[in-house]
Amino acid sequence: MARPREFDEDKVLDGAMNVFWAHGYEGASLPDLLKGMGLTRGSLYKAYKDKKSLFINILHRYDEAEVEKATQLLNDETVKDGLERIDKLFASVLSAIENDDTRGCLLCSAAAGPAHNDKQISEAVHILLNKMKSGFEIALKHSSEHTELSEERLSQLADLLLTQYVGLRILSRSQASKETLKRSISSLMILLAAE
Amino acid sequence: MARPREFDEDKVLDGAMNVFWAHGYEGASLPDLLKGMGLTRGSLYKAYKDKKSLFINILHRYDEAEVEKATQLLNDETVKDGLERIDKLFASVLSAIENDDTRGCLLCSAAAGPAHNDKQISEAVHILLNKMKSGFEIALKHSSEHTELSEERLSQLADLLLTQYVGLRILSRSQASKETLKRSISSLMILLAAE
DNA sequence: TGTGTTTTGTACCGATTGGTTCCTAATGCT
DNA sequence: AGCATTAGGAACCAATCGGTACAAAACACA
Repeated sequence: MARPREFDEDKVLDGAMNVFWAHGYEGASLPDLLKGMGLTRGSLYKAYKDKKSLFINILHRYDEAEVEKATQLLNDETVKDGLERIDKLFASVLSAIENDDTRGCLLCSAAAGPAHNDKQISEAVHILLNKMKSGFEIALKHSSEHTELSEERLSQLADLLLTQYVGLRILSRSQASKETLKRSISSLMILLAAE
Repeated sequence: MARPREFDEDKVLDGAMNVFWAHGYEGASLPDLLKGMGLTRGSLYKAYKDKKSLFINILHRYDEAEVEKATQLLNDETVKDGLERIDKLFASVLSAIENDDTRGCLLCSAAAGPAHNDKQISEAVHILLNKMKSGFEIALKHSSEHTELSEERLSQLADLLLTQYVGLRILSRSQASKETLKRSISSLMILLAAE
């Protein structure tokens, strides 16, 4: 009934995600986004309203892509021991920076940045953080060492793991050394196994 | 030999610290800073070169004020048990948000933000993060439960505590619930005591 | 082949960004 | 008193910010 869109929405949104991931919310300028998405201003504002709406859109996309990957790791039934799943997740954080990917985590950067001022962003962020927490809880439930834990204690441990995850990814982005992150992760896994 | 400064440097720098603390580095605009410091542009640029130099200056001030407070807590010989010192530090993080201070930590926000792009800031940040780590190490050395630990293990644990500290303060700033932070801290202290 | 509808691209917008210029005011020293 | 030196303050700067207006282009349908 009218002119169809010329762009591939998946590619365009992936482009936006990469720009936000690399530069953060405030750090990503419109020209940055337009270049990364391969769009012009008219198309962007017609399709995605404004920068903030686009970002919240991208947060959902980051959920479907990255957060989902993480929680699937934590839910992976083919790995019997939940502790091993958690180990794998943290190992993936480590391997990112070993491949010189110091972008950290879009979600964690959003928590550190715009979530402080913007209620909408803060809410979207905490939905995803809670998803991560739930993933940790499920993994803990499948840990042979932690079968007897109360719900309360489980929730505590999951929040610890979440905090640790955020801390690691912020430190990654700050150009902390791999050794620091390695030590932090080893330490956590040892404490957790000994519990 | 010339006209003396009219402003109280301590007050002016405290003003700048508060603005950066509340808004972050990029989020703090020149007008914000000028208002918070009670200066005009001419004075600011004459005295502190530019925004980035001022920020690095303020990072040092944050060191002398806040980081120092934290490490003194961790070094406080009047508290015999090092674990108790660590507990006190994390309790202070908690009490901040219980007083509705969600500014988090200037240092941690700098790690999450400008440290990613700017080498100078990143270096200043990591000096302070290392100072925090050293504080944790010293406290651990004074923990009756951890006297027999190797240097390697000590360093691991200190990095874990550092990561936890960063994670907590980022979550604080993101408007996470007090309960989440409480659970995370409890969990860590239990694991640490059981070690 | 119109005609209506939507996308696209560009020119443009006011506001704000960090930073500079330059004149005046205020001091210490001789 | 006069001079050198520095602080203070306002006007000004180009560049960039996110966002809008609007005309041209491309399609679906009749």
